[in-house]
Amino acid sequence: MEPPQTRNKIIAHVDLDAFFVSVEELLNPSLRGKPVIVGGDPSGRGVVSAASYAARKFGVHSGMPSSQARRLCPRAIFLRGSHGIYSQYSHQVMEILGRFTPAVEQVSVDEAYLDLTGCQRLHKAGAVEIAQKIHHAIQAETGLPASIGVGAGRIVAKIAANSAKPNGMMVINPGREAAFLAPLPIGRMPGIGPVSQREYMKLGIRKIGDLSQFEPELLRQVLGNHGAAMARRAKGEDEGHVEFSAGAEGRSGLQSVSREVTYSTDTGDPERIRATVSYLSESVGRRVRRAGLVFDTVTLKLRRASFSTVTRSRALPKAGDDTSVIYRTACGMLEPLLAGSRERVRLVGVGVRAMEKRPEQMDLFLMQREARMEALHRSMDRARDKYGFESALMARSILHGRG
DNA sequence: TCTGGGGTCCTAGGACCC
DNA sequence: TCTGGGGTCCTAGGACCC
Repeated sequence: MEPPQTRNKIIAHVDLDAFFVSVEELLNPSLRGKPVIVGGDPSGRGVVSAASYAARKFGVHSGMPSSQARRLCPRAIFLRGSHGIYSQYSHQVMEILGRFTPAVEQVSVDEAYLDLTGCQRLHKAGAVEIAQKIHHAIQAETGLPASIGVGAGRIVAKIAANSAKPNGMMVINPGREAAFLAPLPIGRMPGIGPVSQREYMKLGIRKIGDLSQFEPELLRQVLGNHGAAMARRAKGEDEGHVEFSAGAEGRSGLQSVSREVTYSTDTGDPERIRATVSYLSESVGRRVRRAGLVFDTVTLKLRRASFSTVTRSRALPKAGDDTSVIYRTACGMLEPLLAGSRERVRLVGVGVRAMEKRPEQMDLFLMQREARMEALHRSMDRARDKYGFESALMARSILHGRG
Protein backbone atom coordinates (compact mmCIF):
# COMPACT_ATOMS: atom_id res chain seq x y z
CA MET A 1 0.00 0.00 0.00
CA GLU A 2 2.65 2.46 1.04
CA PRO A 3 4.82 3.52 -1.86
CA PRO A 4 8.23 2.16 -0.96
CA GLN A 5 10.18 5.23 -2.04
CA THR A 6 8.20 7.58 0.22
CA ARG A 7 9.59 6.09 3.40
CA ASN A 8 13.15 7.20 3.16
CA LYS A 9 12.92 10.38 1.18
CA ILE A 10 14.99 13.28 2.41
CA ILE A 11 13.50 16.61 1.48
CA ALA A 12 14.95 19.99 2.35
CA HIS A 13 13.14 23.30 2.23
CA VAL A 14 15.33 26.37 1.87
CA ASP A 15 13.76 29.73 2.66
CA LEU A 16 15.55 33.08 2.62
CA ASP A 17 14.75 35.19 5.68
CA ALA A 18 13.00 38.55 5.09
CA PHE A 19 14.51 38.27 1.62
CA PHE A 20 13.91 41.74 0.16
CA VAL A 21 14.96 43.44 3.37
CA SER A 22 18.06 41.26 3.67
CA VAL A 23 19.16 42.28 0.18
CA GLU A 24 18.61 45.95 1.01
CA GLU A 25 20.81 45.49 4.08
CA LEU A 26 23.55 44.02 1.90
CA LEU A 27 23.35 47.03 -0.40
CA ASN A 28 23.29 49.45 2.53
CA PRO A 29 24.74 47.94 5.71
CA SER A 30 23.69 50.95 7.79
CA LEU A 31 20.16 49.53 7.64
CA ARG A 32 21.12 46.51 9.74
CA GLY A 33 19.15 46.09 12.92
CA LYS A 34 16.76 48.90 12.05
CA PRO A 35 13.05 48.62 11.32
CA VAL A 36 13.07 48.39 7.51
CA ILE A 37 10.01 47.82 5.36
CA VAL A 38 10.04 47.05 1.65
CA GLY A 39 6.69 47.67 0.05
CA GLY A 40 4.26 50.22 -1.31
CA ASP A 41 4.05 53.90 -0.49
CA PRO A 42 2.81 54.31 3.11
CA SER A 43 0.92 57.45 2.14
CA GLY A 44 -0.77 55.61 -0.73
CA ARG A 45 -2.43 52.26 -1.25
CA GLY A 46 0.60 50.01 -1.05
CA VAL A 47 1.15 47.00 1.18
CA VAL A 48 4.19 45.56 2.94
CA SER A 49 6.22 43.09 0.89
CA ALA A 50 8.84 42.37 3.53
CA ALA A 51 9.61 43.63 7.01
CA SER A 52 12.84 43.35 8.99
CA TYR A 53 12.69 41.52 12.30
CA ALA A 54 13.08 44.88 14.08
CA ALA A 55 9.93 46.09 12.30
CA ARG A 56 8.07 42.85 13.05
CA LYS A 57 8.46 43.58 16.75
CA PHE A 58 5.95 46.38 16.20
CA GLY A 59 3.44 43.99 14.70
CA VAL A 60 4.30 44.76 11.09
CA HIS A 61 4.02 41.82 8.70
CA SER A 62 3.88 41.28 4.97
CA GLY A 63 0.55 41.88 3.31
CA MET A 64 -0.34 44.60 5.78
CA PRO A 65 -1.28 48.01 4.31
CA SER A 66 1.80 50.22 4.36
CA SER A 67 -0.21 53.03 5.96
CA GLN A 68 -1.04 50.76 8.87
CA ALA A 69 2.60 49.68 9.13
CA ARG A 70 3.64 53.32 9.43
CA ARG A 71 1.17 53.90 12.24
CA LEU A 72 2.48 50.83 14.09
CA CYS A 73 6.09 51.77 13.51
CA PRO A 74 6.44 55.47 12.65
CA ARG A 75 10.24 55.34 12.63
CA ALA A 76 10.39 52.53 10.09
CA ILE A 77 12.47 53.09 6.98
CA PHE A 78 10.25 52.49 3.94
CA LEU A 79 11.84 51.32 0.70
CA ARG A 80 10.07 50.71 -2.59
CA GLY A 81 12.35 47.82 -3.48
CA SER A 82 14.78 46.94 -6.26
CA HIS A 83 13.22 43.87 -7.81
CA GLY A 84 15.78 43.41 -10.54
CA ILE A 85 18.50 43.07 -7.92
CA TYR A 86 16.37 40.65 -5.88
CA SER A 87 16.12 38.43 -8.96
CA GLN A 88 19.89 38.42 -9.34
CA TYR A 89 20.38 37.29 -5.76
CA SER A 90 17.64 34.73 -6.18
CA HIS A 91 19.38 33.25 -9.22
CA GLN A 92 22.65 33.16 -7.35
CA VAL A 93 21.09 31.22 -4.47
CA MET A 94 19.36 28.77 -6.81
CA GLU A 95 22.66 28.20 -8.58
CA ILE A 96 24.25 27.31 -5.24
CA LEU A 97 21.45 24.85 -4.47
CA GLY A 98 21.91 23.24 -7.87
CA ARG A 99 25.47 22.33 -6.96
CA PHE A 100 24.23 20.01 -4.21
CA THR A 101 21.52 18.21 -6.18
CA PRO A 102 19.92 18.48 -9.61
CA ALA A 103 16.53 17.96 -7.93
CA VAL A 104 15.77 21.58 -7.07
CA GLU A 105 12.23 22.89 -7.26
CA GLN A 106 12.09 26.65 -7.01
CA VAL A 107 8.68 27.70 -5.70
CA SER A 108 9.20 31.46 -5.49
CA VAL A 109 12.01 34.03 -5.54
CA ASP A 110 13.08 33.09 -2.06
CA GLU A 111 12.11 29.44 -1.60
CA ALA A 112 13.01 26.04 -2.97
CA TYR A 113 12.62 22.36 -2.24
CA LEU A 114 15.55 20.00 -2.64
CA ASP A 115 15.45 16.24 -2.88
CA LEU A 116 18.53 15.09 -1.00
CA THR A 117 17.65 11.40 -1.19
CA GLY A 118 20.72 9.51 -2.27
CA CYS A 119 22.96 12.56 -2.02
CA GLN A 120 24.75 11.23 1.01
CA ARG A 121 26.91 8.88 -0.99
CA LEU A 122 27.74 11.53 -3.54
CA HIS A 123 28.76 14.09 -0.93
CA LYS A 124 30.14 11.56 1.54
CA ALA A 125 28.04 13.21 4.22
CA GLY A 126 24.75 12.76 6.06
CA ALA A 127 21.65 14.80 5.25
CA VAL A 128 22.28 17.05 8.22
CA GLU A 129 25.80 17.82 7.11
CA ILE A 130 24.66 18.52 3.58
CA ALA A 131 22.06 20.95 4.86
CA GLN A 132 24.72 22.63 6.95
CA LYS A 133 26.95 22.95 3.92
CA ILE A 134 24.11 24.51 1.95
CA HIS A 135 23.41 26.94 4.74
CA HIS A 136 27.07 27.87 4.93
CA ALA A 137 27.46 28.25 1.18
CA ILE A 138 24.49 30.64 0.92
CA GLN A 139 25.84 32.71 3.80
CA ALA A 140 29.43 32.75 2.54
CA GLU A 141 28.72 33.43 -1.13
CA THR A 142 25.78 35.83 -0.92
CA GLY A 143 25.71 37.10 2.66
CA LEU A 144 22.00 36.29 2.87
CA PRO A 145 20.44 34.66 5.93
CA ALA A 146 18.45 31.51 5.16
CA SER A 147 16.55 28.90 7.09
CA ILE A 148 16.51 25.24 6.21
CA GLY A 149 14.14 22.48 7.22
CA VAL A 150 14.82 18.81 6.55
CA GLY A 151 12.35 15.95 6.76
CA ALA A 152 10.79 13.00 4.97
CA GLY A 153 8.25 15.15 3.11
CA ARG A 154 7.67 18.62 1.74
CA ILE A 155 5.24 19.77 4.39
CA VAL A 156 7.39 18.68 7.30
CA ALA A 157 10.45 20.26 5.70
CA LYS A 158 8.65 23.54 5.10
CA ILE A 159 7.21 23.81 8.58
CA ALA A 160 10.59 22.88 10.02
CA ALA A 161 12.23 25.68 8.02
CA ASN A 162 9.65 28.14 9.31
CA SER A 163 10.27 26.94 12.85
CA ALA A 164 14.01 27.43 12.40
CA LYS A 165 13.70 31.11 11.41
CA PRO A 166 15.64 33.28 11.44
CA ASN A 167 18.88 31.94 10.02
CA GLY A 168 18.51 28.47 11.49
CA MET A 169 18.19 24.84 10.62
CA MET A 170 15.87 22.10 11.85
CA VAL A 171 15.94 18.41 11.03
CA ILE A 172 12.97 16.14 11.69
CA ASN A 173 14.14 12.55 11.92
CA PRO A 174 12.15 9.81 10.15
CA GLY A 175 9.24 8.64 12.26
CA ARG A 176 9.16 11.87 14.26
CA GLU A 177 6.96 13.80 11.81
CA ALA A 178 3.63 13.45 13.59
CA ALA A 179 5.16 14.21 17.01
CA PHE A 180 6.81 17.34 15.63
CA LEU A 181 3.63 18.61 14.01
CA ALA A 182 1.14 17.72 16.76
CA PRO A 183 1.62 20.70 19.16
CA LEU A 184 1.61 23.33 16.40
CA PRO A 185 -1.50 25.48 15.81
CA ILE A 186 -3.34 24.49 12.62
CA GLY A 187 -2.62 27.90 11.11
CA ARG A 188 0.98 26.75 10.68
CA MET A 189 -0.10 24.13 8.16
CA PRO A 190 0.46 25.33 4.60
CA GLY A 191 -2.96 25.42 2.94
CA ILE A 192 -4.86 26.45 6.05
CA GLY A 193 -5.46 30.19 5.98
CA PRO A 194 -7.62 32.44 8.14
CA VAL A 195 -10.92 31.30 6.62
CA SER A 196 -10.52 27.55 6.91
CA GLN A 197 -8.82 28.01 10.25
CA ARG A 198 -12.15 29.25 11.58
CA GLU A 199 -13.91 26.20 10.12
CA TYR A 200 -11.48 23.87 11.86
CA MET A 201 -11.87 25.78 15.12
CA LYS A 202 -15.62 25.20 14.97
CA LEU A 203 -14.90 21.47 14.94
CA GLY A 204 -12.66 21.85 17.98
CA ILE A 205 -9.52 21.41 15.89
CA ARG A 206 -6.92 23.83 17.20
CA LYS A 207 -3.64 22.05 16.81
CA ILE A 208 -2.24 19.95 14.00
CA GLY A 209 -2.40 17.03 16.43
CA ASP A 210 -6.19 17.47 16.74
CA LEU A 211 -6.40 17.34 12.96
CA SER A 212 -4.37 14.14 12.81
CA GLN A 213 -6.92 12.37 15.05
CA PHE A 214 -9.56 12.62 12.32
CA GLU A 215 -10.07 9.97 9.71
CA PRO A 216 -9.43 11.70 6.38
CA GLU A 217 -12.67 10.24 4.99
CA LEU A 218 -14.69 11.66 7.86
CA LEU A 219 -13.19 15.09 7.36
CA ARG A 220 -13.94 14.85 3.65
CA GLN A 221 -17.64 14.72 4.45
CA VAL A 222 -17.46 17.99 6.38
CA LEU A 223 -14.70 19.96 4.68
CA GLY A 224 -14.36 18.32 1.29
CA ASN A 225 -11.23 17.05 -0.40
CA HIS A 226 -9.21 19.84 1.11
CA GLY A 227 -10.03 18.65 4.64
CA ALA A 228 -9.05 15.09 3.81
CA ALA A 229 -5.75 16.23 2.36
CA MET A 230 -5.00 18.32 5.45
CA ALA A 231 -5.78 15.38 7.75
CA ARG A 232 -3.28 13.23 5.88
CA ARG A 233 -0.67 15.96 6.05
CA ALA A 234 -1.22 16.27 9.78
CA LYS A 235 -0.33 12.60 10.20
CA GLY A 236 2.93 13.28 8.39
CA GLU A 237 1.77 11.39 5.30
CA ASP A 238 2.96 13.61 2.56
CA GLU A 239 4.31 13.06 -0.88
CA GLY A 240 7.98 13.82 -0.96
CA HIS A 241 7.91 14.53 -4.66
CA VAL A 242 10.15 17.31 -5.91
CA GLU A 243 9.64 18.57 -9.44
CA PHE A 244 12.75 19.46 -11.31
CA SER A 245 12.81 23.11 -12.22
CA ALA A 246 13.61 23.99 -15.81
CA GLY A 247 15.83 26.94 -16.60
CA ALA A 248 15.69 30.42 -15.19
CA GLU A 249 12.49 31.20 -17.09
CA GLY A 250 10.87 28.39 -15.16
CA ARG A 251 8.98 25.52 -16.68
CA SER A 252 6.32 26.63 -19.09
CA GLY A 253 3.59 24.86 -17.19
CA LEU A 254 2.32 28.42 -16.87
CA GLN A 255 -1.46 28.34 -16.55
CA SER A 256 -2.29 32.02 -16.84
CA VAL A 257 -0.87 35.48 -17.35
CA SER A 258 -2.48 38.57 -15.89
CA ARG A 259 -1.86 42.21 -15.11
CA GLU A 260 -3.80 44.46 -12.84
CA VAL A 261 -3.52 47.97 -11.46
CA THR A 262 -5.06 49.78 -8.53
CA TYR A 263 -5.68 53.48 -9.16
CA SER A 264 -4.22 55.85 -6.60
CA THR A 265 -7.76 57.21 -6.29
CA ASP A 266 -10.93 55.53 -7.50
CA THR A 267 -12.19 56.60 -10.89
CA GLY A 268 -15.63 56.87 -12.47
CA ASP A 269 -14.28 57.87 -15.87
CA PRO A 270 -15.14 55.20 -18.46
CA GLU A 271 -12.57 56.54 -20.92
CA ARG A 272 -9.83 56.17 -18.39
CA ILE A 273 -10.94 52.63 -17.54
CA ARG A 274 -10.99 51.65 -21.22
CA ALA A 275 -7.51 53.10 -21.63
CA THR A 276 -6.33 51.02 -18.69
CA VAL A 277 -7.84 47.90 -20.21
CA SER A 278 -5.96 48.68 -23.41
CA TYR A 279 -2.71 49.21 -21.54
CA LEU A 280 -3.08 46.00 -19.57
CA SER A 281 -4.06 44.05 -22.71
CA GLU A 282 -0.87 45.16 -24.41
CA SER A 283 1.21 44.15 -21.42
CA VAL A 284 -0.40 40.71 -21.13
CA GLY A 285 -0.14 40.12 -24.88
CA ARG A 286 3.50 40.98 -24.84
CA ARG A 287 4.30 38.56 -22.06
CA VAL A 288 2.37 35.79 -23.76
CA ARG A 289 4.24 36.29 -27.03
CA ARG A 290 7.56 36.54 -25.29
CA ALA A 291 6.88 33.16 -23.64
CA GLY A 292 5.87 31.66 -27.01
CA LEU A 293 2.43 30.73 -25.74
CA VAL A 294 -1.18 31.01 -26.87
CA PHE A 295 -4.31 31.59 -24.82
CA ASP A 296 -7.93 30.61 -25.30
CA THR A 297 -9.74 32.54 -22.56
CA VAL A 298 -9.74 36.22 -21.61
CA THR A 299 -10.67 37.48 -18.16
CA LEU A 300 -11.56 40.98 -17.03
CA LYS A 301 -11.52 41.97 -13.38
CA LEU A 302 -12.96 45.05 -11.71
CA ARG A 303 -12.75 46.00 -8.08
CA ARG A 304 -15.11 48.73 -7.01
CA ALA A 305 -14.67 51.43 -4.40
CA SER A 306 -16.40 49.20 -1.84
CA PHE A 307 -13.74 46.53 -2.53
CA SER A 308 -16.32 44.18 -4.04
CA THR A 309 -14.75 42.37 -6.96
CA VAL A 310 -16.28 40.98 -10.12
CA THR A 311 -14.70 38.93 -12.87
CA ARG A 312 -15.98 38.11 -16.33
CA SER A 313 -14.33 35.63 -18.62
CA ARG A 314 -14.92 34.55 -22.18
CA ALA A 315 -13.67 31.47 -23.99
CA LEU A 316 -12.39 32.20 -27.48
CA PRO A 317 -13.32 30.24 -30.60
CA LYS A 318 -9.64 29.82 -31.33
CA ALA A 319 -6.40 30.07 -29.39
CA GLY A 320 -4.03 32.87 -30.30
CA ASP A 321 -1.52 35.38 -29.02
CA ASP A 322 -2.94 38.61 -30.39
CA THR A 323 -3.18 41.71 -28.21
CA SER A 324 -6.15 43.10 -30.11
CA VAL A 325 -8.17 39.95 -29.33
CA ILE A 326 -7.46 40.45 -25.63
CA TYR A 327 -8.45 44.09 -25.84
CA ARG A 328 -11.65 43.59 -27.85
CA THR A 329 -12.80 40.67 -25.70
CA ALA A 330 -12.08 42.50 -22.47
CA CYS A 331 -13.91 45.61 -23.68
CA GLY A 332 -16.91 43.53 -24.66
CA MET A 333 -17.14 42.35 -21.06
CA LEU A 334 -16.35 45.77 -19.60
CA GLU A 335 -19.22 47.71 -21.11
CA PRO A 336 -22.10 45.86 -19.39
CA LEU A 337 -20.28 46.14 -16.08
CA LEU A 338 -19.84 49.89 -16.50
CA ALA A 339 -23.47 50.26 -17.53
CA GLY A 340 -24.66 48.18 -14.60
CA SER A 341 -23.16 50.21 -11.79
CA ARG A 342 -22.34 53.80 -11.03
CA GLU A 343 -19.88 52.89 -8.30
CA ARG A 344 -16.34 54.12 -8.85
CA VAL A 345 -13.64 51.69 -9.84
CA ARG A 346 -10.60 50.92 -7.71
CA LEU A 347 -8.81 48.23 -9.68
CA VAL A 348 -8.79 46.94 -13.24
CA GLY A 349 -7.26 43.63 -14.27
CA VAL A 350 -6.85 41.75 -17.56
CA GLY A 351 -5.76 38.14 -17.83
CA VAL A 352 -5.60 35.16 -20.17
CA ARG A 353 -5.81 31.45 -19.47
CA ALA A 354 -5.13 27.93 -20.69
CA MET A 355 -1.69 28.48 -22.04
CA GLU A 356 -0.12 26.19 -24.58
CA LYS A 357 3.00 26.37 -26.65
CA ARG A 358 2.39 28.39 -29.78
CA PRO A 359 2.06 25.94 -32.68
CA GLU A 360 4.93 25.94 -35.14
CA GLN A 361 2.67 27.09 -37.90
CA MET A 362 -0.50 28.78 -36.94
CA ASP A 363 -3.58 28.37 -39.08
CA LEU A 364 -2.78 29.86 -42.46
CA PHE A 365 -6.02 31.74 -42.92
CA LEU A 366 -5.71 33.27 -39.50
CA MET A 367 -2.15 34.24 -40.16
CA GLN A 368 -2.96 36.06 -43.35
CA ARG A 369 -5.88 37.86 -41.83
CA GLU A 370 -4.06 38.94 -38.73
CA ALA A 371 -0.57 39.19 -40.07
CA ARG A 372 -0.64 42.94 -40.13
CA MET A 373 -1.77 43.38 -36.55
CA GLU A 374 0.65 40.78 -35.33
CA ALA A 375 3.51 42.36 -37.20
CA LEU A 376 2.61 45.65 -35.60
CA HIS A 377 2.54 44.19 -32.11
CA ARG A 378 5.76 42.31 -32.62
CA SER A 379 7.57 45.42 -33.78
CA MET A 380 6.18 47.23 -30.77
CA ASP A 381 7.56 44.41 -28.62
CA ARG A 382 10.97 44.91 -30.18
CA ALA A 383 10.86 48.62 -29.42
CA ARG A 384 9.95 47.80 -25.85
CA ASP A 385 12.84 45.39 -25.51
CA LYS A 386 15.13 48.24 -26.45
CA TYR A 387 13.50 51.23 -24.81
CA GLY A 388 11.08 49.88 -22.21
CA PHE A 389 7.41 48.96 -22.17
CA GLU A 390 6.01 52.48 -22.17
CA SER A 391 7.97 53.40 -25.29
CA ALA A 392 5.42 51.76 -27.58
CA LEU A 393 1.76 51.99 -26.68
CA MET A 394 -1.32 51.97 -28.81
CA ALA A 395 -2.86 55.43 -28.87
CA ARG A 396 -5.85 54.16 -26.90
CA SER A 397 -3.55 53.17 -24.02
CA ILE A 398 -1.94 56.56 -23.61
CA LEU A 399 -4.79 57.96 -21.53
CA HIS A 400 -4.13 55.30 -18.90
CA GLY A 401 -1.02 57.13 -17.76
CA ARG A 402 -2.70 60.51 -17.54
CA GLY A 403 -4.15 62.02 -14.39
C1' DT B 1 -7.73 53.17 8.37
C1' DC B 2 -8.00 50.05 5.39
C1' DT B 3 -6.88 46.17 2.13
C1' DG B 4 -0.76 45.13 -4.08
C1' DG B 5 0.16 42.06 -7.72
C1' DG B 6 1.32 37.74 -9.52
C1' DG B 7 -0.04 33.22 -9.50
C1' DT B 8 -2.41 28.14 -8.30
C1' DC B 9 -6.18 25.15 -7.34
C1' DC B 10 -10.98 24.03 -6.11
C1' DT B 11 -16.10 24.23 -6.18
C1' DA B 12 -20.50 24.60 -8.02
C1' DG B 13 -24.21 25.38 -11.22
C1' DG B 14 -25.94 25.35 -15.87
C1' DA B 15 -25.60 24.03 -20.75
C1' DC B 16 -25.12 20.50 -23.75
C1' DC B 17 -24.51 15.86 -25.37
C1' DC B 18 -24.99 10.87 -25.54
C1' DT C 1 -46.14 13.59 -19.74
C1' DC C 2 -43.14 14.34 -15.05
C1' DT C 3 -38.99 13.46 -12.22
C1' DG C 4 -32.57 9.20 -15.65
C1' DG C 5 -27.70 10.22 -15.38
C1' DG C 6 -22.90 10.69 -16.42
C1' DG C 7 -19.18 13.47 -18.77
C1' DT C 8 -17.38 17.74 -20.26
C1' DC C 9 -17.19 22.56 -21.09
C1' DC C 10 -17.99 27.21 -19.58
C1' DT C 11 -18.35 30.70 -16.14
C1' DA C 12 -18.02 33.07 -11.44
C1' DG C 13 -16.19 33.21 -7.20
C1' DG C 14 -13.12 32.24 -3.47
C1' DA C 15 -9.19 30.44 -0.54
C1' DC C 16 -4.53 30.40 -0.40
C1' DC C 17 0.57 31.28 -1.30
C1' DC C 18 4.66 34.38 -1.80
